[in-house]
Amino acid sequence: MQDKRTAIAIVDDHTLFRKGLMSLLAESDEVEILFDASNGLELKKNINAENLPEVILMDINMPQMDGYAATKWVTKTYPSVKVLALSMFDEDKPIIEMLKSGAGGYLLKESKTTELVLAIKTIASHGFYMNNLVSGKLIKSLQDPVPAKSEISEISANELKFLQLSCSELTYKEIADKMNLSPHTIDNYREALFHKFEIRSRTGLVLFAIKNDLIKL
Amino acid sequence: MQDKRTAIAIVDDHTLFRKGLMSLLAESDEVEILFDASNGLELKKNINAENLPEVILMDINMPQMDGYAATKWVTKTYPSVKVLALSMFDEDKPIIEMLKSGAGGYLLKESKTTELVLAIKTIASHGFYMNNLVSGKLIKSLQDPVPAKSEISEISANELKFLQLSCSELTYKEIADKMNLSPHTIDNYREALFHKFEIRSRTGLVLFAIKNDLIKL
DNA sequence: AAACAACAGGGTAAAAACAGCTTTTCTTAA
DNA sequence: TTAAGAAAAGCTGTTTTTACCCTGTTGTTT
Repeated sequence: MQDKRTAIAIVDDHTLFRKGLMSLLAESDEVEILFDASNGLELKKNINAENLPEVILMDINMPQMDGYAATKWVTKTYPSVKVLALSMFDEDKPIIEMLKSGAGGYLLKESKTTELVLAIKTIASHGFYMNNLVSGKLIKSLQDPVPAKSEISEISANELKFLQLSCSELTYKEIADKMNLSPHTIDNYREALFHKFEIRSRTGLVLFAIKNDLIKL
Repeated sequence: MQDKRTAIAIVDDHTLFRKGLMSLLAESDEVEILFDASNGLELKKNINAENLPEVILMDINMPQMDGYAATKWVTKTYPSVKVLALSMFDEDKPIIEMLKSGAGGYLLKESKTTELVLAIKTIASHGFYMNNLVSGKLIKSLQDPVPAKSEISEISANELKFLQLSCSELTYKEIADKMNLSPHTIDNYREALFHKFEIRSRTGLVLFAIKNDLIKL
């Protein structure tokens, strides 16, 4: 396992983190950093089929092209490249989403250096890195067979706009004015959303929008 | 300015970031890292009056004792120590809060290494480091003379419970039942909150609770 | 005794929730 | 090209909930 360094790339929008990690890993003789990028788009530009990294350390929240999209793209375009997600969040959603997107492992930024190096080596040789975080969420996602919950994508453009305007102290009548629509049409949107997402009140509408990140506070 | 290295400490709960930053700054001959800590509590343990850092790089979100509390404590206990806030967020609230807590500057984690070193040197010699982020927010906070907004602490225990229950699809009548009170009493709470915080609808109540972190999603 | 806060009541008008039905507009497939 | 169907927009109602007003009781503080 010690015959050569593992070639990696780092994708993270926080320059200080990225450069810090590069400096840290440069000290190790286990890995070799080919390049770094501040988001998925930059990764697409910098990655080179002639000199592919074995493992990419991938952040999730990034401008322009985030970790989910970047992981999907890279695992599809270069199937030999493994992705190790590196994030601050230990919540279910990002972990499961990153694994679904094609990541072979998930590590928290609060991990120790030794664990990071171990994860890189493991993922390079076996294709995945299993830790408590990942195995726990995997089991959970198996037990919880994706509630078949109505998808947010089932919302039309107008319904979305209505939903966003509902998260204010405007009355439905005022919302109708703002959207240049009849109050009755607004009422149709309201009912459609109520049925689709099992909501019974305007308060429920607001809560739904917030939980699904459909509005910004 | 080159007669000696600037002594610093790093406080951040993400080990990989912290260690990475240490490795990065170790390459520079401008700074010397005395110690690091993963949160405010650890900082309190590790800091030593005999060998104080000149500048502390301080994260905001940390377990046990966050950046606000840690900055307040350290600037009060050791007035000679300067704090440079280091965060991912470029929003108003954390910036202004950290400056109020005693930080002499605020830098984003997406900054470049050179800017970090410059900020450390500047804050060590002048006590503060001014960049567009900081100056802009400072001006804004001056123009916006803290809206004299009614304090959240003016909420009674029952009003708070009512407010939290309002963030659901329960009707006021059902909330009254849950709290073993008359619907009229609930109506009094509602009116009191409406007047105190200039709210005109139940939706406003929900939005207020969320913005002020009075409920957990 | 006055002032205050918490609780409780009646009444009213507006807004929200719910139901059922018609018209317009846009696909799409015969 | 048009007939059929679906989706979006619109309308008429009714009931329930919310928002707002003012009054009154009780118990505590000053």
